[in-house]
Parts: sequence; structure tokens; C-alpha cells
Amino acid sequence: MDKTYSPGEIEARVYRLWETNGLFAPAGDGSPYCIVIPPPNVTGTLHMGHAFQDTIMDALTRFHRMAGDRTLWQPGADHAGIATQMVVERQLNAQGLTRHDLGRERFTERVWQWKEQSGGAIARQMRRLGASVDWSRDRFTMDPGMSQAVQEAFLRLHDEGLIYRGKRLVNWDPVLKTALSDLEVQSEEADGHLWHIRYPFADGQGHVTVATTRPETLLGDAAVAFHPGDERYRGLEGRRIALPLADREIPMIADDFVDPAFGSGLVKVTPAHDFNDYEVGQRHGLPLINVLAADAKLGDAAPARYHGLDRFDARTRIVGELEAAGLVEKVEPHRLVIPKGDRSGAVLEPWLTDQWYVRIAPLAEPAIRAVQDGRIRFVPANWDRTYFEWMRNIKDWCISRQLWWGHRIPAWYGPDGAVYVGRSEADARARAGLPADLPLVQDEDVLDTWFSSALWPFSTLGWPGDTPELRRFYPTSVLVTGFDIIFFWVARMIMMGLRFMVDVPFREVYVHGLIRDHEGQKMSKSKGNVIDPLDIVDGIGLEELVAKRVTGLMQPKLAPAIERSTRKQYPHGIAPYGTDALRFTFASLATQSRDLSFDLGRVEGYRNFCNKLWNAARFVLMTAESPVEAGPETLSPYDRWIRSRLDATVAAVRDGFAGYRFDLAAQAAYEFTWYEFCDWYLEFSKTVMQSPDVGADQRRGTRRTLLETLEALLRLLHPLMPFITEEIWQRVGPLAGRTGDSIMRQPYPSVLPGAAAPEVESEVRWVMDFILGVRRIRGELDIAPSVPFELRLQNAAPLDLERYARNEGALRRLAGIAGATPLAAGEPAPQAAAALLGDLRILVPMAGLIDVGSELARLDRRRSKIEQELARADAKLGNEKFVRNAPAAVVTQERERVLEFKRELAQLAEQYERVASLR
RNA sequence: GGGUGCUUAGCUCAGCUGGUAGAGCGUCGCCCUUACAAGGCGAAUGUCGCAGGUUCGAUCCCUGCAGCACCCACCA
Repeated sequence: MDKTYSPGEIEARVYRLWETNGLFAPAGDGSPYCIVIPPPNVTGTLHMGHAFQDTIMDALTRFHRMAGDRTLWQPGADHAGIATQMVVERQLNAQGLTRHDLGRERFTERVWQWKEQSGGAIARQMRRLGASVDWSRDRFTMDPGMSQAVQEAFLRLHDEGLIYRGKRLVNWDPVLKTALSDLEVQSEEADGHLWHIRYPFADGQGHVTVATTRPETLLGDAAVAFHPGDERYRGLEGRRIALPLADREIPMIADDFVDPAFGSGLVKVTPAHDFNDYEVGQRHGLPLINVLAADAKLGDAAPARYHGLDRFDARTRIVGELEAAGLVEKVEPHRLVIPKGDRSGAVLEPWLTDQWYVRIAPLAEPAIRAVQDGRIRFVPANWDRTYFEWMRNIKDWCISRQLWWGHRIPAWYGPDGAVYVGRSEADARARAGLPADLPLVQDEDVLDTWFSSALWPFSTLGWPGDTPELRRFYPTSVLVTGFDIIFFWVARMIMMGLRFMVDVPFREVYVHGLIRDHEGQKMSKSKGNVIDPLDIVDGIGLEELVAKRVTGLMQPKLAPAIERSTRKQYPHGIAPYGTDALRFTFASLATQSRDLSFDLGRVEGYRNFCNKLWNAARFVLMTAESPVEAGPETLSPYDRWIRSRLDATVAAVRDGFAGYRFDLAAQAAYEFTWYEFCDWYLEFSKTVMQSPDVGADQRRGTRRTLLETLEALLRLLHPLMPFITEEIWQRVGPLAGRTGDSIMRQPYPSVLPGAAAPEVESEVRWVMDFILGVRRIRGELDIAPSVPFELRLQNAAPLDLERYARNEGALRRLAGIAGATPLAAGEPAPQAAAALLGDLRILVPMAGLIDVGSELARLDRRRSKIEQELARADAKLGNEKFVRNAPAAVVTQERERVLEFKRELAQLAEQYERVASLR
């Protein structure tokens, strides 16, 4: 093995081993465990969020697979309607074309081509991350099977009256020219104006003043409303107003929704262009006057002179004309909320169209109950409140989109406009008993991408067919997702799953945080702080990194600042850290926090951890690889100690996985590996293996413990660091008596009966404290490690002497001492620095070794520390109430501490005197 | 306007049902001791946001406040 771990050469080889041996497919007769992947956009690339999420899912998958479950991690990708269509349209635009130049058929062909060309990127990246998905079951939301599921779901919901078509206001994106659901609306605050406009009465007798932020919609006004209780306007109901510029009359009406305190207390009511006004219009039977066209230019219902005018130009012009007519009373600056499309960024319009909707209340109700009664559990639990909050206020879901890329709505129209729904045109015809020659035209629209995503947990498993996979793996075990798509996706899967499968789609929802940069900023192209996860795996040079960040910016003027900060932060680019280091970083980042700051420093730390493990393995192989003659074995205290510690670690790591606390699992494994196995056990083992006077049977025991502990540790770490553990295991596994192709299919370590050895732990603790005490003196008094010295032991109890004798080899080696002899009865203690270990005083004689001044300083530091502790403990015990009320064990413990402190202080004082007398 | 989080060492974060404050990175010493300098040994560092309350005892539970972040919402 090389002296340094180099991930690059190993990872590709190891992944190939797994994939070609078919190790990702479900196997065995264990209980089923299944995770469906949140399908990434098929033409997208893997970002840090994906890498993080995939790491978690892969860790769970590998953990359960090793624990004996029949485990499926179901992969797939999403067609991502709007996002993908926009990418391809942009490509066309670059050639000076629009999708209309190609027409629907050629355009969708073109999207398919783009999908074929770029669709493999994510899968390749996932392989680099070690994702153990069952590639043979890879699915795409536009696959024939998926499409069938979509049609079936649509049909059934429609038959049950849960899908309907209706003309009403929707959120309209005038750039993409499609309807959007409420969730796709991003509200943004902005500075605008509040125009106070005079509306003259039709009879010429005065006017009223209304306040509006959207004067151009005046052309669509159908009334002016005031609050019924508003004294100022009492009696005005029914009074006619001559709508300026529009040459129409509209009535005054009274309605509760008006806030008398806002503006003038009068609202212009524009039912076709505002959601509130729409409601008011319904209540009062007002006409819907739709003055905007699909592109948000003024249309037919507006006076002819405004036709074709863009809405914002129309605003300027209308305000100008009103001013000219003396109808603008005042203009105030006003903070308002502007709805924008989450993809296009266009300012949306409430617009009157025919759309398809899902009647959501009947679906939401059982979905709420499923979480209430615990059939679905959110982790962390408090996310259920967010879920309830939304579900209880949910509105019908607009599912039709005026796009070309997506699942075509399975509805056909007859010549008379009648609607026929079916799995296909023939099916629709058959279901309605229509004659073959009746011409039918399919609905032009496609379904919201999230409609197919909502079916994902069962459509991927074969629904509407009744497949073995569906029966075995549904409900799936856990959904791993970010909180940003709880509404978009999680809630809808629950509703659809309960409707079609009559059971929840998953039993648990693990909601993880969002990966941000090291300063807690969201990663985004325009901030220039995006890191490609594979650049951490493979490394990237500075120039290339800068180029990556500044090309393709929406706002090129940001480039210099991004370049500067990138050069400052990564003066040497990014080193190749390997997948395992990245994955371990993600695991340790997976706390319960919502915002997870990603710091490359941690990756470096865990890269070092990989190297540490690698070298520990090298050591184990060097000491234990050569065959030894068979024979009886004896375990040393250190062997039993490390086995006991491993056992505790296994318990902690398993707890971590069970509770989705990957950070705690990672931490427990890290600490065991580095601080117990490497720092102590390997050193202890040297005293056994490299000392001439240790018997062969004990050597065999240690050799076996080295191999078995390392081997178990590799299995323990494997879900988090699959590559390095596999690579090492290939050599260590067989030596530890394991057979098999791969660590992947080995059992996950379990807590073993009899492994925990508290009495051994306490003896080894004594040994370690002994060593630490001596090392501290050495460190604080600057005695070089190469200078051995002879110790004297004062106040040694028989147990101390026994322990010393049993562990002398380790003590000599690890404390760097030449030996230790107890003081004889009555023998005066030499001038010495002392370490305290209970009653035992470990003396480092000072002759020729120690500087009096620095020893006194050391004693002083120690004394003030103990005095502080003592003062606190004393105060506690001085409090009668504490003594009376605290549990006896706590009080006793506190008393013991006080005794301990006092004893140590006395010893320190004595020691101080003695050393001081040397001056 | 409603809701949800967060505030612990210079930085990033743990801290399980209240009982002596921890880790990584960074910092400071001493070491190339044949697994590992991507390392070893040792050291320093905290009014646990602020103010009350409950309790023998609060980083932890309760209340209020401040700051930060996010989500939802129709005030023209």
C-alpha cells in the first residue's frame, strides 16, 4: 500500500466492481427497505444539494443493505417541464428561432434529443459519488410506463370528480404564456406607487377618490367599493360612476373586504385582474372585463387606442392622460408585493382562462390525518407544523400548463366543445360511446410536472400494474428531502399515495437542511460561490474554477467581483479530496439545523481522516499480514479494551443511523477511529507485537484483534465512506476470516454480548491516565521525548503496583520512561515533578532534568484550576437545599469531588514547598 | 399580518429526558519516535444573545425582549 491514500485511482475501479457484480439490486429475504430518489431534472447537473442528499440516501441504503434488509434505492429523473423547455427554447433563440418556428412536434423531438444528449450527466455524477442505486430500475417521468400512470391517475381523479375544468383567475406568466400554480409564484417586495385617482360621478355631481397601485387596470374596472360601515360613503351604494378613459359607467358597491383605513377607503374593483376583486365580483354579479392579452399587452376589451400596448407602457400613458385630465389627486411612494414566476422571473398577472384543476380538499383531509395519527412521521418532528399549516389552507391545484414539454392532458373535445377523458383517444371514444367518425381534438395543454412527481413512489414501482415490487416496497421506508419542496412534492405524494394505493407513500420523511457556503450564504451562480461537488472530489485549478464561475452569468458585470473573491478564497484552486472525504463531510454536516454551512476546511480534515484510516490499515497489514503459526490465543487487556470500545461505538453509530443523526454517527466513528483505535490501541499493540518478552499466544490474540477490529471498523464506516473501506477491506477482510466479493454485502456490525468490559476499561483508563500524567510533565517542562527517565511511585496502593506490573511494557513505551520503582517505606521522596493518579503520586525526579522555575509555574497553574473547581463544589454542598433535595448519588459524587480536590491541593502544596526549597 | 427556526471557544457546529461546557478547523509550544508531517505529544481559549421565572441546581424547561434567517398570506 502507498504511504498516502490517493482516492482518484481507487474510486472508479471500486464502483465498477460493485456495478458489474450487480450488488445494487435488492437481494436476500430480509424485510423490505426502500427509498425513492427525489428525481433530479433530467438535463440538469448535480449540485451540492444533490450530492448531500445522495450521500444521506446512499448511507441509509448501504446501512440497511448490510443490516440484512432487502434494500432498493430507486433511481430516476424528472422531465421538469418548464425548466427543460426553457433551456431548449434558449438554445433555439440563440439560433434566432422560437419554438413556434419548429412547431409542437419538431420542438418536442428536439427536447427529446437534448434529453438523450445531456440526460446521462447526473447518472455519471451519481456514480462518482458512489450512489448504490439499482440502475436496472432507472426511470424517467416521461417513460411510457410513467405516462401510463399519469393518464390513469388523471382519469380516475376525473371520474371521481376530483379533477375539473374551470374558467377562473389563474396566475398567468405572460412571458412563458402559461398558467402556474400558487406554489410557483414568488412574492417579491418592491417599491411602487399608490395613485389616488378621481372617479367622477356619472351625473357630473362631484367625484370620489380611489387609491390603486395598478392604474392601468382601471380599464377593466367593474365597480368602486367601500366598506358597508364606512360613514363617509353612506348612501352612495348604487351611485353610478363615469369611468375615466373607458367611456363606461360602473356602480358603487358596499363590501366587507374593503379596509376603510387604507387609502381613501374606496377600492376600484377589477374582477378580471385581481384575485380579491374576482371574489367581490362574484358576490355582486359584476362583469369580468379582461383587458389584457396573453402577453400582458392591452387587448380587445380595452378601448381601441390602447390595443397592443404593453401593460407597463399602458400604465405610464394612462397616468399621463389622467393627470392631463386633472384626475390624479396625488401619488405616494408605496411598498408592495409583486408576484413573479419562479422560473421566468416575469411579473405575473391574475388572468382569466380555462384550466384544469384538482379539487384538493377531499385529498388533503386524509393526508392531514396520516400525519396526525403517526402513519407518517416527519424528522425532525416539527416539520409537521409547516405541513399542517399549508394543508389546512390549501386551495385547488391548477394542473394544466400551456407548454409543449410534458404529459399531454388525456382529454379530447368534440366539435360542440364537449370534453371526453380517456387513456387514449380510442379509450375516450369507447368510454363515451362516440362514433368513430366524430372528430375529436386533444387538449393542447400538458400537466404540471409535479403531477407526475406526485405519483413517483408508486409509478416507479410499476403502478398501475400490480407488480411484485409494488407489493413489496410500497409503502417505501423513508423520503429524504429538503424542506423547500414539502408543499410541491411531499404533500402531493401523500395525497396521491393515499388516494391510489390506499396507504401512505412512505413512513418517514427525513427533512434535511440546505447546503450553503462557508458564510451561510445560499449558493448561486450570481453570487459566484457555487462549488461543483465533483470539483471537490477531483480537484480543480484556480483558472478553471474562475472560468467556470464567470461564464454564463446572467449579469456579466458581476464577473470581476466574483473573480476577485474566488482568487482570494482559493488561491491554489481546490485540491482533489476524493469522494469519501466529501461524503464524510456531508454526513457530519447533517445536523438538525436548516442551514448547513459548507466549509472546505472540513473536507480537508476528513480527507486527513481517510489518510489516517489508510495508514492504520497499512500498519495493521504490516504487523498482521504475515501468516503466524496456529496456536492458542490470549487477549491482552488492550485487546479486550478496544473490543469493548468498538462495541460502544457500534451502538452509537447505529443509534445515529436509526435517528437520522448522521452527524453523530460520523462523529462517533471518527472519534473511535482516531482517538481510540489509532492513538491508543495501535500503540498498545506495538508493545505487544514488538516486545521480545511477550508470549506467542498473546501475540496471536493481538494480531487477531488488530485484524478483527479494523475489519469491523471498515464495515462500520462503509455506509459513509464506501470507497476506501471497500479498498482496504479487500485485503483485510480475508485475513479477518471473512469471505465475499465486497464489503457491501457483509453484515453491519452489531453490539455483541460480552464485548463490553467495564473492568478492563477502568484498568486501561488507569494506564492511559498514567501515561498522560507523565506526558504532561514532559510537555510542560519541555523535556524532549528522546530523554527517558526513571520514575518513583509514592503512595502506591497494591492495585497500582499490580497494574503497573501488568502494563509496564506499554507504560515504558508510551510514557517514554526507563522504569519506575516504588518508594520504600520511610524513604524520603526525591525532588521531583509529580503527576497525581488518585492517591498515587508519579514522581519525575528533577535531578538534571527539570527547571525549578517552570515546575513551580506549572504547579501554580494547576493549583488555581483546582481551587476554582473546589470553590464551586464547596458552594454547592454548603447549600442545605442542594443536600436535601438533590438525588443522593449526585450529592455523594459532589462530596467525593471535594475530597479529591482537597487531597490534590494538599499534595500540590507539599510539592510546591519541596521544589521551592531547591532554590 | 400569521408561522417556523437560529443565537454555545477566533470560525463552523455538537451538547441525548436539567447535575463538573465538547469536537473539527484555526492559534501557541516541543518533536521527521520505522502506520500516518494529510502526522505525534502537550497547551491556551467560553458572563452558553439579554432580562425575568421555575428548581437545591438552568446552555437545557417557562415567559418576555433583542438580533438574524426562512416560509406562508388577497390589503387595493
